[in-house]
Amino acid sequence: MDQYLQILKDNNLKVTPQRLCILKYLDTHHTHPTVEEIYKVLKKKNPSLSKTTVYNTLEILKNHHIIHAISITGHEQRYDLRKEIHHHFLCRICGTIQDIDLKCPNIKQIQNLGYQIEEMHGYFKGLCPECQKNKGGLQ
Amino acid sequence: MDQYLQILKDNNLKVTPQRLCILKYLDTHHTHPTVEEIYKVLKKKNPSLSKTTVYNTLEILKNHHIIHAISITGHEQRYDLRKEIHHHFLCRICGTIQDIDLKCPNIKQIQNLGYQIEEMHGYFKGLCPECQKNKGGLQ
DNA sequence: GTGGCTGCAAATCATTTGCATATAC
DNA sequence: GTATATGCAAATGATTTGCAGCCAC
Repeated sequence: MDQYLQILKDNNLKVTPQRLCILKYLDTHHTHPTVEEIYKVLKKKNPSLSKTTVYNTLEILKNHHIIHAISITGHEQRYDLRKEIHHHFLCRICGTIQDIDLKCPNIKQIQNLGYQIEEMHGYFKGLCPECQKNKGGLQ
Repeated sequence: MDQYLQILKDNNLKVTPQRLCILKYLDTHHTHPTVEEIYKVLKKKNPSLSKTTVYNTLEILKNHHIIHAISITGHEQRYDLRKEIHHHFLCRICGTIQDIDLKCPNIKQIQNLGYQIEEMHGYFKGLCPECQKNKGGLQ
């Protein structure tokens, strides 16, 4: 838990049990959870937790660039603690969101046009390798 | 208007004045409008138009791959008629969404991992060339 | 001690649903 | 004539807001 405490202190954020457990949850569950998922799971151990606090905490962590929001599904935000730049794949069958490591060498082209890029999201949708395999087996 | 009629007929869709004017609007306004924007503008000339019809029509056009939905802002869908694969840039200052032409030669890498890509969205956020220029002038 | 955090309830906003009427073909 | 589209109102679901009390520092 010390590592999460340190993250908060390094960012001059007050340390509260809610913030610690939300940070821990994101660090140990790389499933790109929704607010609802985080809330439901953490409420079990911490029954007084409110959804507002989950929203507030995620907003603050996002503003301090500790976490990132992704909007790949189009109807809800999902959250991600991983630091390195990466992209995401949403599987149409199993619904999981998987990290995609991909570098695009042509980004410079759009910077040369005068665009100053502060955020970059690559969203891919289709069939993940696992579901692709299973589908093949049925044919 | 014949071109829009043709698009509907080619897709075995019934031709209604609502569908024609929504198609025309998307074809002549490349601003990636929201449902609200489309509804507000078209309701002026067609007062009986309902927002439900705008939603229904956009859904059907999307399912027939005549238009695409983009979710770059994270809190609403926006629509786009352009056919060629392209990406989008959202400017933090002026709020416009601009088309980005960019090819990533490394896509094959993730296909080689077994991902079957059916959709691909590149969302960039930051300052567009215009706002970047204006910002420079103030310094 | 105090300002910021938490948690509840109510409000908001985009989108969806149910259904009666109207219209394309 | 019939199946489908339209348009209204109500429902839903994610997120935001207002505010009173609590807690970290």
